[in-house]
Amino acid sequence: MDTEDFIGNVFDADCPSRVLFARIGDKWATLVIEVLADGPLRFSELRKRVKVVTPKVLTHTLRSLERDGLLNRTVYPQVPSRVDYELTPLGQTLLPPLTALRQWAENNVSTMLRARDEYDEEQDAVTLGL
Amino acid sequence: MDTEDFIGNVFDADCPSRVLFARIGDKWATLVIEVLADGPLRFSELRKRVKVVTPKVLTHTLRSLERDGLLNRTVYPQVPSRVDYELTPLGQTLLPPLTALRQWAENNVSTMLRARDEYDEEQDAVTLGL
DNA sequence: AGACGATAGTATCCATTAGATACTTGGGTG
DNA sequence: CACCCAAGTATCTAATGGATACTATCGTCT
Repeated sequence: MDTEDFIGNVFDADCPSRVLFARIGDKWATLVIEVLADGPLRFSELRKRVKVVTPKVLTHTLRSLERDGLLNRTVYPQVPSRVDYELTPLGQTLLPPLTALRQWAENNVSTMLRARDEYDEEQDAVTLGL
Repeated sequence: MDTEDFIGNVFDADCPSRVLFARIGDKWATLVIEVLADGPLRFSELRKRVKVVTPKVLTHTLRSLERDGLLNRTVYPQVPSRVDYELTPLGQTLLPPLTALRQWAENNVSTMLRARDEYDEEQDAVTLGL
């Protein structure tokens, strides 16, 4: 199999790698995983730390991460009720690559934002007919 | 500043790191960047390799990546027209962390999909009242 | 006993984004 | 003159995200 085929497979709609990019394409999922890096948190704590996410969307994100075996949901039958979310071993293995991405962000996002400003200024100039 | 504050900042809605997660939260953006790793491609080639993306969505993805300074768009005034897209140096620096993620996917997605199947079976059992 | 409070969600409605499909533009070729 | 390609744009609909309000449970307070 040559390089062309390999690339073709990796970016094919059926390729398993696509699953991962769909997974991190869930805007909140990556943030939830990173915020759980240091240990379990309950629902209300997650809401406080991952700002600003509505309960509906957070619930959906947590359920789908649970479904994919990346975190566990534990209900303690007490009042007021308490539910803990914590990374599974599989979920923890996602942390190093996500941390690498976050470090990239810390190093380069300002450059990216500057590029964005310049681009927008150019577009404004074009729109004004200059 | 203690750990709490640090975590609070990183996951704050105003934190620049959030920009990156919004960026890779664009489902197609990561795929486009990786597919451009080996050199420039024209629009129609991108469509073929990143399956299956509609032209509207691909155009939007490319424009926003250009805006963020991650790739350059070059128009060659010939017929039929030709437009090349290629990563900028900044865009290239994103490749190592993205490749790390893709390797994670290649190693772990099958485990994730298995967890997903099991979860769905459990849910079916619950729904059927077992 | 009845109101109140905390936690972990649902429910509802609206806005934004993604996707499918068809159309456009422009010049070269038969 | 009709047709072709490449690189999009336009239009309409489906899916997703977000704001806001509501519910369920049970213990505590008055």
